[in-house]
Amino acid sequence: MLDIRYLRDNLEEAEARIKSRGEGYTLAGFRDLDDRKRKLLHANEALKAEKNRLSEEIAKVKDKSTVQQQIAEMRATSQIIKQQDEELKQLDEELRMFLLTVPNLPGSATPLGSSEADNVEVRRWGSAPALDFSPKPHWEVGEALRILDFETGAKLTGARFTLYRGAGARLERALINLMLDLHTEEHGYTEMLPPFMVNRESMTGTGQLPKFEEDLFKMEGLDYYLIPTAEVPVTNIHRDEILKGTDLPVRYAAYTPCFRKEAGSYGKDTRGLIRQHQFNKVELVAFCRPEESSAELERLLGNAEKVLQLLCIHYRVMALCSGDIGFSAAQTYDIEVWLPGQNTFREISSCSNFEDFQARRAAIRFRDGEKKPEFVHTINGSGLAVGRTVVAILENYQQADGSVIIPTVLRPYMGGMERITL
RNA sequence: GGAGAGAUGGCCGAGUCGGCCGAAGGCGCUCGCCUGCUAAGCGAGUAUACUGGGAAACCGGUAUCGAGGGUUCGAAUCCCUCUCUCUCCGCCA
Repeated sequence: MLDIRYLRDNLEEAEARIKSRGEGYTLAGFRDLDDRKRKLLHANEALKAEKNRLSEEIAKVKDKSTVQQQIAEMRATSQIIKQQDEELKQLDEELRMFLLTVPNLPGSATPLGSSEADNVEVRRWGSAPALDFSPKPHWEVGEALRILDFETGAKLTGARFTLYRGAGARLERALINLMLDLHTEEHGYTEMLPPFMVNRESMTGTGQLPKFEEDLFKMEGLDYYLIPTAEVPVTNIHRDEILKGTDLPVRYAAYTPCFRKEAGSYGKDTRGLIRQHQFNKVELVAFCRPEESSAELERLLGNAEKVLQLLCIHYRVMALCSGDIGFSAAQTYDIEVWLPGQNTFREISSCSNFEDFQARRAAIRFRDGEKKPEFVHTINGSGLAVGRTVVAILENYQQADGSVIIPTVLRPYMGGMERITL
């Protein structure tokens, strides 16, 4: 949510910055709505002040029969106030919904551009494995080793669900543990295990609602949603709270499964693990002071990169352009991992600075001493998407004989296993 | 699922027959004093949002005692609905 006072004072500038996202967002209608609301609010409050004043006077009078006239007047005034309250509530709700559907302003560090093609490569790490055979996509590798079973996943549930078997299941679990241990023991994050379903307020706090309801799985008959990312429950841990300035930055790491409808991606990435309705992810979330959020994003990005470095897998970091960043983000880096089986880089992590956009929606603030509370900045990113990391391992570490070497760092988590064979 | 109890400021906790209650008191915290250090003691201050005025310090208005509605000139206090927490019983991983 944008600062309503910023909008009042800088509507044209805000509109221009939002236009750089390319989508058809508009701030038209804001001025009129805001003016009407404030006008009514003033009238309403003046009337209430009068009511309060008179009620106090009536209270002081012992003999109520002498103030029957005033009581009758106040009865009428109360009716007017009630009507105004009703109108005000509607205007407030209208204004709130308007503000909740306006995306964040792209930050100054975000390159301008209209699509994915305008994203800027920041750096590359490592190099593609030298394979002296034609590498296979992970679904072929995984199926041949009988560690990924797409057919049974589909039988159990439907398309975009997968059953991991044996060493495959172990590999997924090993990665989760490796990532959590790394981030908690080396990078200073506190581990959290949140609920996998959240309510509407939490979804609104991080920006999934009200605009993106169609991407979410909702429980029937309940206002509970399956989380599309741990970002939602973990960020909302501090919803409606005022943190101590001295406690910042606050850093949390959480493993959760993630559930996404993937509406509108029919036909895309239909094979393999890349696009599932359910996938595992270790998420990093940070709350910090506004002036520290740029550095915190770089730090968090580095923490996520570290996973791939430990696994010795080639990747690149992309700075997303204004046309490609998400609704709530001001700035985003994607980490794209090299997939030799598909001869391409694929997103394995997305790290964003939301500045005060989520903090304002979720009312997450901090306070230094006796000063006024201020909104924190929130930063989060995948550290990493686990399923896609399995993909990367299967494709990068596949051997000519169809086996897959297990990266050295992972072996302690795999019971010492060095290679997955049939 | 059945029965009951409760929800007040950072925390604990008072609030009688509705008005002088943004709310006693305590703890905590901040500042000052005192003190050889620590502890104790003394004094003052200590919610948030919106809004009007002001360069600012600050001053005024409105709202908020779980949420929403009702009664009333007036509700933390009365009534209704919901949510959550706790206790007991049943069931259950």
